[in-house]
Amino acid sequence: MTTMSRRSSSVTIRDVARKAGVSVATVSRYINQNANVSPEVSERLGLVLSEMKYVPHAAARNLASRKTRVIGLLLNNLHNDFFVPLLNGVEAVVRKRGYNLIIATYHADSRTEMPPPIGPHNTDGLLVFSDGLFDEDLVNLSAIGFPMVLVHRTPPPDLKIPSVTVENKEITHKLIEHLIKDHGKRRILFMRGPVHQEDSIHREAGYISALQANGIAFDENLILNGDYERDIAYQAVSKFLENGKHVEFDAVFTGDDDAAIGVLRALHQFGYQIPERIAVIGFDDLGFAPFLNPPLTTVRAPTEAVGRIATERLFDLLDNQTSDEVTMLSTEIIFRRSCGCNN
Amino acid sequence: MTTMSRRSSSVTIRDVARKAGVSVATVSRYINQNANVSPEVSERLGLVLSEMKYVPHAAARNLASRKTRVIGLLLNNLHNDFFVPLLNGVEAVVRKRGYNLIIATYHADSRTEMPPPIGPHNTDGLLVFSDGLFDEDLVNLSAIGFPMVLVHRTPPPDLKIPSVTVENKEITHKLIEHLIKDHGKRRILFMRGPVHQEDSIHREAGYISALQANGIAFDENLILNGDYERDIAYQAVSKFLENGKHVEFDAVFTGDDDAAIGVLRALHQFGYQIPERIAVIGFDDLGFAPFLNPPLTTVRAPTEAVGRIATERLFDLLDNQTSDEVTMLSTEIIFRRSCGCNN
DNA sequence: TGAAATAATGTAAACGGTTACAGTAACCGT
DNA sequence: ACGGTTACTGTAACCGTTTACATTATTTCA
Repeated sequence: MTTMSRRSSSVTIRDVARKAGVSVATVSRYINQNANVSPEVSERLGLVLSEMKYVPHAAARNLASRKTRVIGLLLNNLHNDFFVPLLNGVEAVVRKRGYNLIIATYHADSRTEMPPPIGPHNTDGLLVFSDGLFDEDLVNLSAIGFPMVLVHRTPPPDLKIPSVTVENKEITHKLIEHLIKDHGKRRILFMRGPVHQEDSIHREAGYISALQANGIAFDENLILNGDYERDIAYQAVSKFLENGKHVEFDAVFTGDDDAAIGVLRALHQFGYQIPERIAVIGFDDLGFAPFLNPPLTTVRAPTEAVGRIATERLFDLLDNQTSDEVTMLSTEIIFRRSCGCNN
Repeated sequence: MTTMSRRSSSVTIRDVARKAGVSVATVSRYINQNANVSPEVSERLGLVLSEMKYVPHAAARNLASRKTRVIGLLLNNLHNDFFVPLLNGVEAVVRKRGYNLIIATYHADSRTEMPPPIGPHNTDGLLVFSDGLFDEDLVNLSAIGFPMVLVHRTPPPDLKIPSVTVENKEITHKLIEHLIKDHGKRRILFMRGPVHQEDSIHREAGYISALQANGIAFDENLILNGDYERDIAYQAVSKFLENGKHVEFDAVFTGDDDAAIGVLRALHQFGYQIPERIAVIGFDDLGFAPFLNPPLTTVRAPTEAVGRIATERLFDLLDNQTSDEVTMLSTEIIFRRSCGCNN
């Protein structure tokens, strides 16, 4: 019969120490392997530990060591298949290092003066995807030297935060030029992502520079907002088409593959032939892209690698304090049927 | 000039208390709103808190209160677009409750006698997806009354763990029967998911019962393993077809839409007409399904709702201790072109 | 051989919150 | 006027680890 008082039912380090006939410090050293423990004691502890099924209490450990062994991934939302490869890359590295991963969303709505749900108080470092955090928050965290890596976003002026992203502008330029030169398209609709999103901005820049380079006037009526979301893209295109007097167009560049799905649905419903009448191209080369109807011409972005590398950078920060500035992974056009090519 | 010793740089509840001229207990009560604090003090604290940008240290809080305010989601892997809607449902509820979400993978490989990365030591409750945890672990956790909800899996015998899943067998029976009766298919390949995965087992049961009900002999040569993964499914079908003497078949039921992508790629590469020569059907109705080539006939599974409901159940457990047994959400066939239907 | 370095262990003070317990002041009903 | 609530606040123990510091035994080597 034991007094339970406030004690939880689980085994503590003191229980282990008592049973093994050593001090708690020795048990701690054995577990963390950060100081010598004699072979005999080690062996004894090994047995006692597995016998008692001891698992260190994370909070106590975190409090004492001022480390959480958790890294956080901050996103604005999870509404895109794009996140599967990203999460995969992140999770693989996090697990390999024996850390845990918290994922959280944070966006304008939740910004009613709530602080971000994850940060120095519950993680050792943060992966910030795109607009997952506001500049102001970045400045604050940066000021206290909190380890962060930006993903698909470059740091605001004056902030030295490592960043991992992909090449957007040049590849988009090439892709649009392909539409113009090889398929004779001249009225190309551009479907933006979220307005301030960096990838979207660079893709738009590539789009515009390709038009200019080919003597085509920029027409702002050919810009739509798709927000990188299937449904929003679908709605946007539908509304555009419903208005019978919409401007003419012969191609659509959707900022990402997920939005491309919505665009395809809308175009199909209105009976347009793709790619004969309207060519469609995307970005990301998500797994389903080769199987869309028609197969989607798109840009292959190494998303899993982005996740992996960003996480490794973050651990570099945790280990060495050294940081590697901006990493831009290269991208590649994948020609399929939806642009008018035949394979 | 302050002595920093082991002190972290962040402001603690004691700093706040001192500045506001009250005790730490009062600050704690104000923050947690779990006891009366006079209006004057409240006002003062409100100011001081925002001025000092105080954020409670999670570990200290967890240690003292024996709550982590974190729930965990345990998966075997993240290799499927299926997880996007699931994560969405889970994350939405978790955030609404002001909790954090840890996601972790745990599978046979990592089982080299490592305990699961998340559990009672760092979460208040667990969502266990499919085979994210072994029966043995379920038994242990269940024995100490640790809050858990199973997702796409029912509890092992004798364990009372709430479970949220979808209807598999009947709907699969109907779907296969549709192939047989409406499209005259008789040699239907079934592509399994992971061998012991419950959905896969029930889908197989539905497949077999439909065959029996229609006087078609079960042929084990028509069973392939796809593991719910695009690439594995692709490899499996390719290898099957490469062997020139493979058994004849006129349809494929892939256990899920993601594997269906791999199947479609393989069939296309070998030049089969879909659905004229080979019909293909999937399961889940992922976002891309209507846009595959051809549009995929599949079963709509309310995956986001599964995530949402499972998480709500888990919070019920944390709140009331009451649990709702097995919840099975209904599913529905979505007829598209890949089975031979025309719309 | 003796001093110094090294190895193995223990003691106890943090870490930053929560909360049981106790105390004081104001209020209430008779 | 007085005992009994009620509202608010403070003191200090406690949550389960890590780790600085102290201690002792053992090895190394001039």
